[in-house]
Amino acid sequence: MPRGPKKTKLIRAATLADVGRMAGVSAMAVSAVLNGARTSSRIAPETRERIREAASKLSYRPNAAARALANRRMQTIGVAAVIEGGELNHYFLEVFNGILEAAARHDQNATVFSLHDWARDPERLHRFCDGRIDGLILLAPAFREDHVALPAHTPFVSIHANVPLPGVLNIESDEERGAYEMTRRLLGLGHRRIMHLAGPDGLLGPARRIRGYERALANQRSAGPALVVSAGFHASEGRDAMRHWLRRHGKGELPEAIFCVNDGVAIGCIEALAEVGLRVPEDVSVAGFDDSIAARICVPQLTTVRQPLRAMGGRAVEILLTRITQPGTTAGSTDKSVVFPVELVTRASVAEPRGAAPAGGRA
Amino acid sequence: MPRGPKKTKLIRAATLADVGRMAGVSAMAVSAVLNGARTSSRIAPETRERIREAASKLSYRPNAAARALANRRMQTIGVAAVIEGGELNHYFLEVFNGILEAAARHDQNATVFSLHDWARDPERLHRFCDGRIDGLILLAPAFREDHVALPAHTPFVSIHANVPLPGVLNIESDEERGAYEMTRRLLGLGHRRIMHLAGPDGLLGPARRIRGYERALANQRSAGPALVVSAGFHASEGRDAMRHWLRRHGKGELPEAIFCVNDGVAIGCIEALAEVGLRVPEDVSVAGFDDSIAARICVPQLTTVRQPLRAMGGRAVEILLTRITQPGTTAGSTDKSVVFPVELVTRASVAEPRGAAPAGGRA
DNA sequence: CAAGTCTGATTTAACGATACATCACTCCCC
DNA sequence: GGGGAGTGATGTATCGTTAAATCAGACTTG
Repeated sequence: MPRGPKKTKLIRAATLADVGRMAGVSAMAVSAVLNGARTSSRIAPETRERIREAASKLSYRPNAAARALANRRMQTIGVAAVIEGGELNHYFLEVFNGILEAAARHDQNATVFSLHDWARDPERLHRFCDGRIDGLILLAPAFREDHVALPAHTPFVSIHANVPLPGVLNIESDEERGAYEMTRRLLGLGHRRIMHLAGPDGLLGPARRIRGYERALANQRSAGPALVVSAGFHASEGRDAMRHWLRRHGKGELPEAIFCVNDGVAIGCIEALAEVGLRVPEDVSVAGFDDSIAARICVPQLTTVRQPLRAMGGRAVEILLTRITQPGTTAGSTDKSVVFPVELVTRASVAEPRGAAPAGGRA
Repeated sequence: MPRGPKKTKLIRAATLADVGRMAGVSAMAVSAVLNGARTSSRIAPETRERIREAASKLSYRPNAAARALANRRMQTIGVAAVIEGGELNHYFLEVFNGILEAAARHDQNATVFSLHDWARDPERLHRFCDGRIDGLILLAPAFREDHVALPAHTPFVSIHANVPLPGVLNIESDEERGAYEMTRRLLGLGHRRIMHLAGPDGLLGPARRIRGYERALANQRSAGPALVVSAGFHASEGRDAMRHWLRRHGKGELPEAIFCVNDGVAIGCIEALAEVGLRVPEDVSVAGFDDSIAARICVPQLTTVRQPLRAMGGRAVEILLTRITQPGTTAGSTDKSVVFPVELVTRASVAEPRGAAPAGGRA
């Protein structure tokens, strides 16, 4: 009795030639049947069957390396990202999931390059790219180097690039509009003094969020002055920035609402407020950005801005693939960037200001 | 003036032969200098220099596919995982980070295979494995199929396998001990009636946690009877299970402490308790498992069990690599499993039962 | 001074798959 | 019954790299 997978030849995986020998045909015929879809050559149905049978009997598997060498295509796209263990992980996972889904649809693989210690060994990124992947997606939120010596022979797109990458198509969300809408929402509820806990300096994304915030304030007469406080991307930085501010200014000058650069910072901010007995949203409204998992777990749940991260990841793959298959033509898009819309998510951390009337005490 | 990277030959990346031609030597000499470390062949320092210069002038990059074909090594390990967008992502990211770090140390790449729709197309996993990766790490927490037709020609280890995979080395943490220690901790604080909100049925990990819990109760006379309630892995399942229990039994039979199968379930559990006006830890102590990000974000912060996830991921890579380089020998470990210790993390969600003195100096 | 030892490189032959050109053969039709 | 068509397969070259064997000189040594 044949017991399924035989151990007869565990020595070496079967090749096309092996299958061909067994089926009494040449390796090319096997290739045509098993892998080739678009070859000109036709194989008789009966032979096809014989070949398929032999292949399954030998449990033949195509060798990706050999195929890649012959095709000049690895069927693999690379994802370079800073994969943090902290609050930012939601971002990576959502985008990455989008990438994986799209990649699977096109029968591509995805391999990940961690930019953690990029600065320590920039050469590694090149070793990663060259001849190993067909294209690269740079997932850039925490990536701030401006002089990335990018692989010249590898098609390339970025998502949420935080520094200008000349000549690179960037996939981004409309962060400015998100910040604008969120600020307008806060204004609409009656808040006047609205603070912005901002991200790291010198990055494109945080700058856009500041711009949206400032534009919304400028558009409304009744709004208080812009009040931008630098924090960072992490909860601890949000907490520290808020603590520091509270120590310097005291509760007297407290804004009615705080719009934070992301959910992590918002959570840190709420923590700092709680330390001095201030409650959210009763005493202060706090809004985040990103709609991370944390936004639904923390108390109170965060009003925030959602970006279509999965869709963005998927789009990156699509664009990359058209660029790979149709090089030369600036395929997929002639633009320098693709912008996705964002969406306000309303939860408990934002409410009307205390008392129905304008709080009045201006600074 | 030569302007750095020339565009002269964007047509095709330079090969060994190209470099050799430029340096006036053969391709093999170039290979020996640029890539070979252990070849028997020696090259004169002066020639070395000339070759290196030519290589950099042509910005030569080795072609991974060709090298892989010649070496029968892809320098790539595969990671198969269910990558959830939800609370379990922390798990994946920590392990994956450990994998990436270790892989980078050994100059290996990591490519990810999503098991999301594994059942819909089992063949995909094979296509992913064969001839594309040197070894596979199955990251298995949410993976429950028992009849994985695993690639016969690919070295293989699993992490936290939740079903027995015959003949596969499994890397696991001492979940039973973690559950045991946590339950003992609760008992030590004076709790008697302790409930366990358990994970999905039929999985190894959750079963171990139940065993640890039951063993701790059995070892202590004063302990109440074991009370195991099935929940799942997700916050929503924890919430629903607890809601359901509360509706059926009411607050009268409420346990003094609830040990949950993971942090997500603990968070859901706290939510359900809050809905009926019960506070944690004042009315009930709640403990989680995993020390996810959520455990530090939720209110109150969770007392939980930490597993050395990064280290486990790293270890998986090390074992896999020794198996790859020394096949035949059951290298790295002859055992069926490698067990990592766990660690209790004390936070606010667990306190002494109501009635006991409020403990001036905390533990 | 012939034979052996280093040194420094080259040749040759895979690795496994694919593209393109070619070839043998049957059939059909005028 | 010989010249296309049309089928169904095979040969050959190639992709870029590496391992093992080989080779040309210069230099030592008995």
